[in-house]
Amino acid sequence: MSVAKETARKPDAERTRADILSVARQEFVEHGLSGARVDAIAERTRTTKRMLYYYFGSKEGLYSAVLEQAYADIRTSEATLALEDLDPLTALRRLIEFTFDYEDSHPDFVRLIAIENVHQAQYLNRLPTIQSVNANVIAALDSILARGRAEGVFVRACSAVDVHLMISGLCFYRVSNRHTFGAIFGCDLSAPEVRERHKAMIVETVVGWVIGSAALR
Amino acid sequence: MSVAKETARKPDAERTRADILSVARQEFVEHGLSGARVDAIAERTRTTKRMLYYYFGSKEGLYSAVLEQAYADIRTSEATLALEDLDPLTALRRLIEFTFDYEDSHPDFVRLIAIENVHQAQYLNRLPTIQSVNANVIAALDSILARGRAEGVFVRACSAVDVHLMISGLCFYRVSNRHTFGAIFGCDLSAPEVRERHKAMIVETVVGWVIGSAALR
DNA sequence: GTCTATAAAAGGATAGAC
DNA sequence: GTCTATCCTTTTATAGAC
Repeated sequence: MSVAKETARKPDAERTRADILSVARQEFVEHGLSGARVDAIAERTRTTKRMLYYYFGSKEGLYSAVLEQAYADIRTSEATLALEDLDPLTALRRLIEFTFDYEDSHPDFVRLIAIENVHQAQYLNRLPTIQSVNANVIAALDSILARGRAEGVFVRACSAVDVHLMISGLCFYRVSNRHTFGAIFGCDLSAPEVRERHKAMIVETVVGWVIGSAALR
Repeated sequence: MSVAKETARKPDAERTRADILSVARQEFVEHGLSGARVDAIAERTRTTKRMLYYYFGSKEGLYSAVLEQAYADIRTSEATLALEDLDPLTALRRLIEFTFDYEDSHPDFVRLIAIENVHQAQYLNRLPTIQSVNANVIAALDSILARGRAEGVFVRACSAVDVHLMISGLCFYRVSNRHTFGAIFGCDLSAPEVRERHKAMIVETVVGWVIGSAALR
């Protein structure tokens, strides 16, 4: 019986932590760092405010943990891509589609990054592991571009970081700014039919640029 | 003497309002809506906190006024473009360059829009004039696209709103997300040489897509 | 590890004189 | 229209029992 108790209790610490993180993420995403209320977070967890401070030290500590996990999550997803096995053009398309789908289906992630930018990335900059996290994306993209150029499929001379900037910009903006864009132009960027059209549009735009058709120059 | 006093005093109300708005804009941009402090704003104006409430009613009222003026400012700038006098290709290029330059040189505007999106555009939606403001951009772009297609310069079938989305996405993101992007990839998106390269890149990307070279299909 | 109660400070808003 | 002083609520954070 005591064994059952032990095994039942052990993972509780980790589960409590995960529970707090999940609720905190919602609150931060909805109200921003300053707008988020510690009491509101505590109320919606299984535990109390005291525990929240016990685990994370401060509101900022909790926010940083949320931020760190958000990046860990996207890294995990990206790891499932097997781009090396594909020809360059298909690999590029797949990478763009992945970015589009991930940001479209994780608006919370997008909003969190937007919030962190309001704070000039000061919390992200204090996370020690953050640079290595996203090095993989650039390395993968760099490899695709190199192979594509070697095969003569891609003509454009461009850096992986610049291509990534374009992909991110196009995919991120329509999620991050859908509220003001919708308010101003009276359209709903989250509608399914719009999503598919934009997905195709973004893929074609970026691929077209990287290919660098002679007709454009 | 009383006349001098009168004439010196008359514009003060307007100047005080403008002074408060300017300081408030800085504070909101720097700390977000919830993070901004009314006391901090009042301290940096020529006047007092009481006046701030006298003119704008509440913190939210002040924020809304800041938002409204930001859109009024960009509308004023856009009005100086004479796109109708140019051939479609040149007009499109000029519109893209304008958007790029405006957002690059007005990071405060970009951050304010990002903040408003965190709040799901709820304050923007309450501004009655906001829809008409940006109708002009779409109308101008629509005209360019129609003329381009009539002349056979543009082949791509696409809506003005979609093209605007692409332009905005590319121009906005590199300003709004420069902090997290820089933190993750160790680069400075605000550097002058990077700016010029990206400007050319964005123009060519969008123009290339709108032209819709047969080689891509 | 967890709960109740509370300290300590900040911040939005206003009263009331001039 | 403008200033000083201040109210009152909210909010972060912690003390101390169990």
